[in-house]
Amino acid sequence: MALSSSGALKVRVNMSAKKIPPRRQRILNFLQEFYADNGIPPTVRDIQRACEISSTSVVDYNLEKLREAGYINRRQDVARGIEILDQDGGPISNAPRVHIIGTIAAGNPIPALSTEDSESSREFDTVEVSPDLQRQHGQLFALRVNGTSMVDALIDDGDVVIVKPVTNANNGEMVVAWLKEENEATLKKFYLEGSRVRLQPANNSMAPIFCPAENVEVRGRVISVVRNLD
Amino acid sequence: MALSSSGALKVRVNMSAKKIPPRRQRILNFLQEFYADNGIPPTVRDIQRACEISSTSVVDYNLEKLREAGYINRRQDVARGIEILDQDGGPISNAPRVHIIGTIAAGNPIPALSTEDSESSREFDTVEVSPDLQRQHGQLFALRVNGTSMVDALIDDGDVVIVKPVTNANNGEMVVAWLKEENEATLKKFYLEGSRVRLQPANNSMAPIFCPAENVEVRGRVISVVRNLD
DNA sequence: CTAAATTCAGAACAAAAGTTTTAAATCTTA
DNA sequence: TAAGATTTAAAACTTTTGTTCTGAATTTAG
Repeated sequence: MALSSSGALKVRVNMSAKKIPPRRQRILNFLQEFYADNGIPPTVRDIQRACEISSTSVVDYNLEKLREAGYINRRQDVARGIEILDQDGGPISNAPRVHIIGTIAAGNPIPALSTEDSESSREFDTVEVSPDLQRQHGQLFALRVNGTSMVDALIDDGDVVIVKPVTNANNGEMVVAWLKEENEATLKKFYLEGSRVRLQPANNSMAPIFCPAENVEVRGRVISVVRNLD
Repeated sequence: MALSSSGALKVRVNMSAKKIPPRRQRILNFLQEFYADNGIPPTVRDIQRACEISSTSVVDYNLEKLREAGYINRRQDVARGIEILDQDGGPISNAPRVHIIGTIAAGNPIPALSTEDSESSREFDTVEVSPDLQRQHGQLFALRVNGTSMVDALIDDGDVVIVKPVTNANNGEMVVAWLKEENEATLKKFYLEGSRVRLQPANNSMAPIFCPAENVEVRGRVISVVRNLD
């Protein structure tokens, strides 16, 4: 059986914590980052180094405060025993997350993707994706589909599409296309035919859109679609 | 912004390893299980205990062999430094996985879900899901959609649906329904109306199916749909 | 069957990492 | 400002945990 790859996962809503001291916040951020990067939690001394703290006891103190506040668990006498919790108190996964940089809807512009992907992480909702996905495609972003204008691509209101940011597409690939003239974003299968572009709905029974190549701007290739019916 | 939950992830194909000694295989299985359960890799002594091995040196020896064979990485002098690799050499995530117990297609029976979900894990392809998803819904299973018979539910050929095994549904929920008379499985929105059931395609522009309640067997509720376009 | 390779055992060692203690510095607040 | 709470510091201690060493048992190959 062939090995297809990747979809996406739990949508996490950004909820910047209230009134947590800056050093403690830095520790918490480091915990998340370190775990996502390495698949294991950091040691007290890892934290000490990374957060430039003078003593392990200070780290211990702040970890204890974080535990009391429900941000983490600590397994007694266990190396790398910190368990990072999400807002519901559940353990966190180390699967990578991509930012949901906005919504895509007929008639609305597509949000620009900021090239600065560094530490400005905590401003977006995110979607969990497979490690392989990110390994294969590198940086990704996601868009939440607003409205039913994409039903011809079998994409419903509320679906989240995971997109690789590219400006060129191969024929047959599903792309995020920007129609300059119409001022409209759409998700369609892309076919370059001479000097014109055919944008074919995934549902082949529906009619394609034809337009001159100059009028089409490819913003990304759709890697995966996720629908939650909860 | 509302918090929707969960989708699914990378499809992993079952590939039972070839010719790896039983004890070593047991260690490897334990590594995966322990990491999935605890979010941290086990220590050498955890392995020793769980696999009933007499000495830590034996564990060390076998871990070294597993490393040579490319199953794991070992971070030197790092507590819990074992990194479990997948078949492509990438690090593995600790997100839970649900079994893809078969395919769903018009005219085909739905595979029965075995109640023995214990250690017979390595017989199915799996899909990564969010920890929250499993926390919220408990045991889940997945079906791969075969054919385009579900396009009216905006579900394409090859999509994977993640399903909670239930026998009763509330109105409006998307269910895996088994039509006894027609001998057919389908994914539709469920509405009980008196003694009959209305099965409504997700795409509301399409006509519903009506049938007597006795003819409809609810097999599960669809939690999430994942499409990979790779 | 014998020799070589592989695997297993037991023990001890050394480094990593969690924890504790005491005290100073800083921030709050009445 | 002064008392109290919070936070930071330094150092030492203990346990956990990775690693190594030597030799025995077992399996494999010729």
